Amino acid sequence: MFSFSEENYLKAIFHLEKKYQAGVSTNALAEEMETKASSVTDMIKKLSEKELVVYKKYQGVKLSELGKKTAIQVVRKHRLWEYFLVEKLDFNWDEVHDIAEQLEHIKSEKLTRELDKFLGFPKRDPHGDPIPDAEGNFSVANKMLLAELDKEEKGICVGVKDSSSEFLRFLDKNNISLGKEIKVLEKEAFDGSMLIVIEERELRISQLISNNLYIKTQ
Amino acid sequence: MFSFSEENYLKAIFHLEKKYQAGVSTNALAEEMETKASSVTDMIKKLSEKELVVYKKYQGVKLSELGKKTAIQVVRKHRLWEYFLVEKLDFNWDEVHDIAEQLEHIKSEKLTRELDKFLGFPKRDPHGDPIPDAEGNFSVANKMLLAELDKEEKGICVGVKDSSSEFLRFLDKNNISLGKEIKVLEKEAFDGSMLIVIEERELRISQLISNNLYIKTQ
DNA sequence: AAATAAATTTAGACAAGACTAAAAATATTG
DNA sequence: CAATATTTTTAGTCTTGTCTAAATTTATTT
Repeated sequence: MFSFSEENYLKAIFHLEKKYQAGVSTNALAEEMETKASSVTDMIKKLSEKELVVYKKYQGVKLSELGKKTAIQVVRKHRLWEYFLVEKLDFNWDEVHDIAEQLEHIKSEKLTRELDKFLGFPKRDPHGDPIPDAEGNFSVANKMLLAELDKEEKGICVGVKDSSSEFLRFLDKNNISLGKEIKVLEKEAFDGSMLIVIEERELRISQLISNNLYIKTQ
Repeated sequence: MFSFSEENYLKAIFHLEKKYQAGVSTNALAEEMETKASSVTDMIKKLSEKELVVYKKYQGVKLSELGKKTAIQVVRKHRLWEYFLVEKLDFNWDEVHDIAEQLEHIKSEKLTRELDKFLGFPKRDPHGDPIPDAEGNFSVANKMLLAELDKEEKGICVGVKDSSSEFLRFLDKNNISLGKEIKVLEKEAFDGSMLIVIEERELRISQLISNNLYIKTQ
């Protein structure tokens, strides 16, 4: 079994890998964990010795298969508990994160399975994030608005919110269609516009557009 | 807020105080916590500095008001979670202890209150032990058979299981009646008989007797 | 009441996980 | 491509909670 701290690092790396496929940097991890880079280096070494991550000095870190499996179980528990708190205990969806941060470390496979069953095997947590099953499989995609993506994140175009012919015509004209991968290069805080890359072409789109385009991640 | 370890020590002292009203010895605590006496001394000093316990060297330890309040909240959470696991997640009553040992340390007053409400404010956990309310009050007594008491424990006589006139006549003859305090001095493993003290008189009773006399503790 | 036994505390060490300050490696820039 | 800046790692320290071994205090015997 792994410590709370180890599990938190694995979870953080899991989330950051979406943004940094090439490897998660020490500094990025330090910021995510709200700790110092030297502490991160220390912990990465320990995780590396336990074969939870693949690590080469100065080259960033990636999860091993075991590390990924472990991280997904923590994410699963976190999201199941959030669902429990909102659906059964009448919490608001914005109050549950800190409590789920504690509950996600409870060690009992049977508890997780029984909780999942009790909740009716929910597919998404109260924030809309997908809940993996006991085998670690995400049965639903992490569908979200393009506007919600951060810089450097990417996803596959899966639908539109505004289905007016004007909007669809705009998409057509710019060669944006279902199934294509979109990566966010820059986000302009001032007006919410973003610079994206689709099929190797760069394109700047307004917030009105990104707010009406569904993409899936993971 | 207190650490898991601190909370576990407080809980152990709380339980041992029933047996050792004069003060819980270092060795008794070490045995209960499955650790070494020197570790116990170290921790007691820390708890004493935080005014959770009253401690004089070589004299054993007692909970302060704050310590008792904290210990009762941990016991409350432990028993509520046990109830949840058995009643909602279909665990057997003998499987829940280890998981409740983890869940009892989750820090959120609101969670505890909402869980209590969700469960319908249960008064006893699956083992029959009373669950204190949010203010730390035990609304039901810890009723049990005299035979279940350990050496040095005591309780108040509150009822009989066998209500035959033969049994009642026996009790009458030995001056055992409702409301009187009974303390166990010795228990004989061989035949289950015990030496008790009631109104300053010592009395040896067979297991047949102790198995039919209800007492309450706390 | 002195001698022995048992319980308790002290002293010093260790592992986990974090920190600061300094050194080393990598990136960036003129 | 050398100089500077940034990132990352190392070295040494600290806290929490634990341990062993030794010293001290209290309890029990003869």
